[in-house]
Amino acid sequence: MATDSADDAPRPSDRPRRRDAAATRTAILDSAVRAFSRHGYDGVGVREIAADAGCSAMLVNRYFGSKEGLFEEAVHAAFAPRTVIPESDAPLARSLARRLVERTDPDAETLSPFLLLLRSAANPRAAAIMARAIERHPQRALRDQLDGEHLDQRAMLADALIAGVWLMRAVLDVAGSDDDADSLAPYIERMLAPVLGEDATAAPRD
Amino acid sequence: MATDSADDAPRPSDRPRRRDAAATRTAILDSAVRAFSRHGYDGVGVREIAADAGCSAMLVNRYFGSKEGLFEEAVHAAFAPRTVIPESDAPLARSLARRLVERTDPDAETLSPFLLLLRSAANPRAAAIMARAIERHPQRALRDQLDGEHLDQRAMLADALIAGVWLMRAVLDVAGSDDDADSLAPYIERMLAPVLGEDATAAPRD
DNA sequence: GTCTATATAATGATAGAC
DNA sequence: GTCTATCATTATATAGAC
Repeated sequence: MATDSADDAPRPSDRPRRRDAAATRTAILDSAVRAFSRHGYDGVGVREIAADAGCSAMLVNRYFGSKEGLFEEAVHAAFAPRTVIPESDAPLARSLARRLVERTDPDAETLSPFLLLLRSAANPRAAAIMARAIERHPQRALRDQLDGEHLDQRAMLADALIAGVWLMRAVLDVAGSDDDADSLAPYIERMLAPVLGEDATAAPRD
Repeated sequence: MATDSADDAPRPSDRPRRRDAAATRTAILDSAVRAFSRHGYDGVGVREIAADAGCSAMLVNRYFGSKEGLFEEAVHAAFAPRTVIPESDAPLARSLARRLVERTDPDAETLSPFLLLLRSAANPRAAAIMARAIERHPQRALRDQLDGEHLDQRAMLADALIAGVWLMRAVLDVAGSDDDADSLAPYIERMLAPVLGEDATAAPRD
């Protein structure tokens, strides 16, 4: 069953439902992931999130308790999909580097949990929530594909480079980000190799 | 000449001066660098910055035009001191990695332009200001110590890793940041080598 | 199940006194 | 050269109507 069968005014496609709590909740969560990724935790209000979801701001607090509660769910929803997809033939560092360069193109307006992370890092409560989410999702997914020692550290360092590239290219668009993008992936691959590659199993000398 | 020679009440050491525009301006700027580094552009108000500088919020606008004007000066003041100090005997990647691990200790409460950067990245106007500051200061300083091709990209990638490590360790304190910190620097050194080291002159294969 | 209206608090910036 | 007092705006969260 859809909404009411024969009701009143023409409904804009932005607000296609009425009286469906679960759908409204999902719409708010989707809107929150988009908004937090684009503007960060402190950069967007619940009014705006609600408006984009086609409902009023009150429902945000009704369904998620508070803005912070909504943020926590949004963070986990954003990080949950696997971002590390191992390709069968290419080494992990190579496929990761290529994908990263593609997705962080300064003109692309991509959505990514790393954007949400970078743009919400200023808020201490948001930072605490995101630290847990990183440990649970991308760091763990990466860790599970590694062998050898210092798994947490190596996964953390790979994530650090990935976040840094998102920052420099997608968020800041600093020089060296745009032109000659094809030469970028091989460098990133070589930076990732010491922590991801097969020859990274042994602890580095020093 | 100092302030008035014989005036009135006992002055607390927090507010040691009166009627010295230049000193007040400097105090505001110092306070701004600290506050923006700790809380980010949107995370701190001009009232708080002014209070910490021992003056009223009005003077911030009087001397810097606006909060954004203050931020721009603060950013350049924060990035201007050289963070890359080449040591004579050690390779650049090694001294950089060691210094980075020391300074990003999660318990250290260090101040760094990278903290200011990470915590203000959510604001688009702040991001634009900081992108210019990065190009002008750390990226340029790094670039000047490199040889070979793709200087901008390689300096950008080194900065990306540095910023990412600051994020993971100092801002978020994710697992893998704290324990066994001595094993971290060698990995970072090996990640930096492909873009900083002498063998990075040639473009990587692919 | 969802709305409008409101309470309360904080923000950046400005006017005018001293 | 610096202050207090204030304006206009915005934020989260809540009360009560329908």
